[in-house]
Amino acid sequence: MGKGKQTKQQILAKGLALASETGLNDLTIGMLATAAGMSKSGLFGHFNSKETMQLNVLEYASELFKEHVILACDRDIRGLVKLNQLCQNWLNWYKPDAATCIFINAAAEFDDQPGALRDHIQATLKNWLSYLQHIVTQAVQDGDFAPDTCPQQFVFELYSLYLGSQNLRWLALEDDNRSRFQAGFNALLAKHGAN
Amino acid sequence: MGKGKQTKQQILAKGLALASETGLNDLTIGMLATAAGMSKSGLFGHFNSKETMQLNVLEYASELFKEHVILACDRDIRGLVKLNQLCQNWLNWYKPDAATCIFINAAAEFDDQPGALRDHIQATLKNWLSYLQHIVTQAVQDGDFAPDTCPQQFVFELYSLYLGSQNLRWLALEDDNRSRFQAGFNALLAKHGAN
DNA sequence: ACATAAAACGAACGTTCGTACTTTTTTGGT
DNA sequence: ACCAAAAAAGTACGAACGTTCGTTTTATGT
Repeated sequence: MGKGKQTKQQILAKGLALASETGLNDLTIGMLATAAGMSKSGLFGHFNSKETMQLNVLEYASELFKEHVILACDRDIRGLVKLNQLCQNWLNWYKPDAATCIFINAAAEFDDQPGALRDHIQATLKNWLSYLQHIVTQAVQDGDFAPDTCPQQFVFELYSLYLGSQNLRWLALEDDNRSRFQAGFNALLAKHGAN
Repeated sequence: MGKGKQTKQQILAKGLALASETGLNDLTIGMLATAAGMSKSGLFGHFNSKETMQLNVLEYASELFKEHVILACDRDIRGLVKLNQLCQNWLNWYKPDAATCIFINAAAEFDDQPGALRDHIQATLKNWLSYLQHIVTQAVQDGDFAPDTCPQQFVFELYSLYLGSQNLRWLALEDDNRSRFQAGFNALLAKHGAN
């Protein structure tokens, strides 16, 4: 890997960290350059626009997500077992404490401004939710869940719980919002007859 | 009502409409002035800072919320019946189609930047969730819900469903995300033994 | 109706941001 | 060790923003 790609990776890692705290919109070229220990124009040269810089940060996040959530599951599992592992990984896919999920954050930021960023976020989320629906469908087929389970409604409620855990964190309403998610998740499983 | 207060109300109404589409942060003084049909400095004189302008928009939204959600309920009802009405009003408290709930939106925008705005949003949300918990507690006392119902967990899941309905709207994943909320809400009620 | 205060305006400021252009430094292959 | 290419730095510009100031218009009370 040449020097260029190398520093670019460092930049993206810093960028993801910063964007997870302050949001993707407030990830300014100047501050990212400072955080990366280089000049504004030096960093700019790697992307040639702020938008592609933000896109690259999102793609970098997607790689990490796939690695830590999807590929981190045990091989040859499916259905309910897989769903359990996926959700566990989902909650912990990005470590820093103060960080909120960049996809959720970015979705809220760009849902009303059309463009490449919005399209990318939309596609990423759609893809993830479709994947979850696929796993739930598996679980129904395998008899893990009741036959009348609606995968779309199931994933909607699951996704909602994730949103709740992300959203309530900063509210400091709960000592541990993660356990709230777990309780909701368990109830969701029980409701559909998981053993 | 003097001329000042009058135009100020118009400004705030416009401000809430715009902020519900583009977010409270992107509610610029210049564009709000243009939307209100007046000059930048003329509008500025009403608030003397962008932050208090934003705060006033939030307070205006709070008034509307209280009026359309809380005070719009039938008198002398409580527990499950009241919860039903509250949630119905909650989903429809602000009409415009493309609009997302300003409190949810603002929470996502300001959760990471300390200040008067963040504090206000936090207090507003805390207050609303506490109120919901109070109603749920009533429902348990009245025998509407099973005695082992945890109001905090209940409200967490309810709030999550609301977040889900708001968040999935723009994704265009669902034809009608409102029915997803309804289905989740009904399941939540059934889970706790509502008749 | 007139005087006083409130409301609105227009122009300008300092700052921040993204971007373009030019120059210097560093890298990597021969 | 040299040289072309890549990477980084430095400087500058235009636009947008929040804010200030002085002035002009509009409203209000007597």
